[in-house]
Amino acid sequence: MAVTLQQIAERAGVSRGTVDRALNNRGRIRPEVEARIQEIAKEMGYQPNRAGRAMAMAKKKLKIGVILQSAETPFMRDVLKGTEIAKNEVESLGGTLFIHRIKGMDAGEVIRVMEELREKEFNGIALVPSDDYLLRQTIDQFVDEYNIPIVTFNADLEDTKRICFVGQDTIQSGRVAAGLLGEVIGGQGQVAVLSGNEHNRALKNRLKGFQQEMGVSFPEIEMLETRYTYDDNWVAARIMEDILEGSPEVKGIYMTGYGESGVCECIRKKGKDKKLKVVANDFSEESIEYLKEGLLNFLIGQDAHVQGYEPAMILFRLLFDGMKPEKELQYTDIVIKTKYNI
Amino acid sequence: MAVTLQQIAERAGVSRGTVDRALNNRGRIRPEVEARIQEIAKEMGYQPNRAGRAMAMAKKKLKIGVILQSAETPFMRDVLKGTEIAKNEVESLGGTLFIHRIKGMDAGEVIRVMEELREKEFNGIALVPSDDYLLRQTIDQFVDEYNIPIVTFNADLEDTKRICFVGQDTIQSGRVAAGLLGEVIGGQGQVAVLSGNEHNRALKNRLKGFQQEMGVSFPEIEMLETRYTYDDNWVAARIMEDILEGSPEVKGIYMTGYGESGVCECIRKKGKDKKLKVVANDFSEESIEYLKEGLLNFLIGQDAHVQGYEPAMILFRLLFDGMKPEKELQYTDIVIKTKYNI
DNA sequence: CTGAAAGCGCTTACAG
DNA sequence: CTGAAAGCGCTTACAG
Repeated sequence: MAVTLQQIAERAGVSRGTVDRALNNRGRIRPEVEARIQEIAKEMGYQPNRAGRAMAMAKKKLKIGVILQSAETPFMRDVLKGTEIAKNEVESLGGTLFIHRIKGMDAGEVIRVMEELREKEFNGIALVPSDDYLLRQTIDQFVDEYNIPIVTFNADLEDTKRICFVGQDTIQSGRVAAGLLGEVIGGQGQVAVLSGNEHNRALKNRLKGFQQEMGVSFPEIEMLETRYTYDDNWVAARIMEDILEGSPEVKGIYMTGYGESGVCECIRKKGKDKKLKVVANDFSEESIEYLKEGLLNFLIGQDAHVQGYEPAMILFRLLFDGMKPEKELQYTDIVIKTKYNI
Repeated sequence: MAVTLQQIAERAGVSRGTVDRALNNRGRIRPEVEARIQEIAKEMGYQPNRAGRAMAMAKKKLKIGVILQSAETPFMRDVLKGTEIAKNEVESLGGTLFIHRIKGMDAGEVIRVMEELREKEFNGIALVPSDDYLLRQTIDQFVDEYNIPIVTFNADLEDTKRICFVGQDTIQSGRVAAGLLGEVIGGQGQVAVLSGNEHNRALKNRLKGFQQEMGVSFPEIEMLETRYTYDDNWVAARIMEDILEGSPEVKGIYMTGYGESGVCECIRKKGKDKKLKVVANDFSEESIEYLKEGLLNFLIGQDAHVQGYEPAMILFRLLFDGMKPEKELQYTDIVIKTKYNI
């Protein structure tokens, strides 16, 4: 039978309200009394009852907002499922969780929605940021001025006052790719990297991690010059043709971004499907199909569920239980999928 | 603002108690009234408030027991962490979660603890079974006679009345191993399988999945005769020596069970560490060390956290919310780890 | 078959 | 600085 406030109150010879003040640092209490009560509570192993707290808080209506960008992509749809579960949990405990989906990337819209949520007195916001000066400012303003905690997820904005970030360690993701590709082509020969574009920080990091690890673990592997697909299948296919023409002996391909179907169809057309090993990112239906067919050998992914679920729950635990996030950077697992464990 | 029982009661012109009866099929209610209330609730989008329910149920004290076997192993210690989190959650909602750890495998002790929990009026039990006739009977008896739901985890007992199983799809695990090893040795040459023992069902399944997939995807790979380590490092090392002597060209090793350090140290001694690719199971500190050093190339694991957390929560959701488990077989993710994503 | 009331553990005005 | 009381949404005897 768990210890209750009432039991502590009896033991301390005070009222429930006083115990509450002592245990939750609400002030308006004599320091000696506070200390004594805290000690008794500790001794009795008091653990607050969430249900009781939830009931009492139900009057205040905790409101959490979640803002997704690129909500139309398959990955974000999986993220969204995690968020829906968080929504269920929050709402079954009497809170409100509002989800705003933005198609594509649009920092301006993120800011507009943030303002809207602030007017509606939301208590915390989780968002997928983009690298935008005004958005950085807005995040800092929300945290400092309005006292509304912000959590970033999927992508981070370093050097802002967001309380934490949930997402992939993109450098490590590149390293994992290098390890797999290096092993599977036997530690020698040529590999080509097709990156999505030059400016996206996550893709740059993947590239960096990949290059670093290749240098360290597979010094005999020759890396061709990095090419950019702009996440476009047509462009990716042309680049792939070009690579196969100029370097017919290439043994491995690493794609940091999109364009898988362009690459895979080109490989199929040229009949290189058995010889070329390809490592790509993220689990879309399409890329999973190529994985099953064997045109892609490995997919490296992020735990979409955690990315959707945790940011909202971190805010909930903070606002509801006063529990601070453990770490500023909460990296999700780097998941390796083959055709056998999808 | 979420809909409450009170609001439905007002709309229907009845009392809260009546709404409760209608929505939770408690009987003692006129069918027409019941139907009408259910309709109104649906229309208003009623979702029960967990906190309210938890508070009201607090009087009844829901008690859930979790029985672990082989609790001393590193894997089970990770499982236990998941169970501890479930314990926290259950207890913060006013329930009780009792954990019993058994060292090694002991079906008799499992049964004794089950009886004890029954006497103490526990409402549900999650357990790691072993293949034992009496245990099978006891599980069926608990479910049928005593009406105490049982969940198996880590290992399953098929054809019993346990409401569900949480754990690895062991055949699939073997397939994943085959896919990795086949790829990494380039689809040809010899591979050897070192299994833990002949009788453990999980290990047998891994072997089966491995052999099947090798046959289908890598017909050019030659499989040496399966050897048994009895999960013993010394035996494993001797077998490994023997294999290297008899088949010096062997390119890959798959271990279904324990004995990694025996195998790895033998490989190191013989200087084969760069040439031989090794796939093993489960994440112990030791095996992770070998992975980092490159003596093991891949570890295939089970999601220990889910295995510890879900069984207890499945029972809690069943007993507390009346929510039945979705599937009878809840397979955990098959996790692939390399030195880069541990 | 139905309603009124108590109570689960907590927080929060309010009164002192 | 402290206490008494109301109320959050639900379930459950109890009375009718």
